[in-house]
Amino acid sequence: MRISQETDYAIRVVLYLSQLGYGEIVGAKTIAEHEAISLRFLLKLLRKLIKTGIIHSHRGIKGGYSLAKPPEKINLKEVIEAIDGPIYINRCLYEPEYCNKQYTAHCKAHQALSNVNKLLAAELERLNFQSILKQDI
Amino acid sequence: MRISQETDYAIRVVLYLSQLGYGEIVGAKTIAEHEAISLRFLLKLLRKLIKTGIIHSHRGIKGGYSLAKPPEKINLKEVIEAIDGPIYINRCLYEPEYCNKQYTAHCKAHQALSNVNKLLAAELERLNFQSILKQDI
DNA sequence: ATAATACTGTACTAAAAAGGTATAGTATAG
DNA sequence: CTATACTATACCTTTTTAGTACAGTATTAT
Repeated sequence: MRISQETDYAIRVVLYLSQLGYGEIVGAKTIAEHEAISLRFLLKLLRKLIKTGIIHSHRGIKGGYSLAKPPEKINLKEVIEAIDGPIYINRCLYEPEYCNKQYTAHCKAHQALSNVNKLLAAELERLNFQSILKQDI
Repeated sequence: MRISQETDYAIRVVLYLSQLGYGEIVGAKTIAEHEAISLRFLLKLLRKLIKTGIIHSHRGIKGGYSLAKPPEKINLKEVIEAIDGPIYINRCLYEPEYCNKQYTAHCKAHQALSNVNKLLAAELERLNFQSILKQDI
């Protein structure tokens, strides 16, 4: 019941880009150093964020990465899903063939988990990077 | 961000025992057949539920397993934690040495995730097996 | 008593997923 | 037209998860 290391990296990368501000371009090397992430691994991760429209890339000298939209328009759910795929706490909720009893829809356990899943997804969607930046800790 | 197959089994086992009723004893073989779980794997899983006080075991002929308390006193959180350990969506929340930036407490990303974690844990704790049984689907 | 049954405990193996690395290639600024 | 920095695919290693094997112990019926 946890996010992967890669997803954790992704959240921190988006948070870093949010701190720099919408539109600011920064190279992968700088991000890797600042967030203590292996460069190669980071590059792969960044491409997932590009594919889902969270960041933009800029090639050539002075190239790098920047947010594709303002921090308040980016929420935790989309960043997590960009890396890990859809949020579903129980595999059966998404891939019914994984249910060894083949009756997901009628299973009270799965029904209860489905409700928890909805609550979790809604909360992650509610949290945007502007509010995460602004929170005082 | 998902529960393991083993945890899914555990939830269904507790649900099955809840259906039979508090105190009812049933053998591992029967449970395995009813829930389509490998017997050996089930036996191992059942021992985790015993250790955490969710079920009781009875040895010898006519032995088996039964709920250690009424269904309304057993919640989803404790069953999940019996198998997977403490609920924490981000490893850093529980094992700070896993944070490659070594500043969990000051990290806004982790702070936000910590709040999500609390919400999730509270919801899982709220859901007991009596209510799961009674829900109409 | 004792045999059959059903749970206990540890150790092992296989498969899948996660994390990380390597290499060859492409677009762009200067 | 070259250095830079992103792109794409493929590979490898480690960790986790799922499942299996086997020797042992407690209990009940006979």
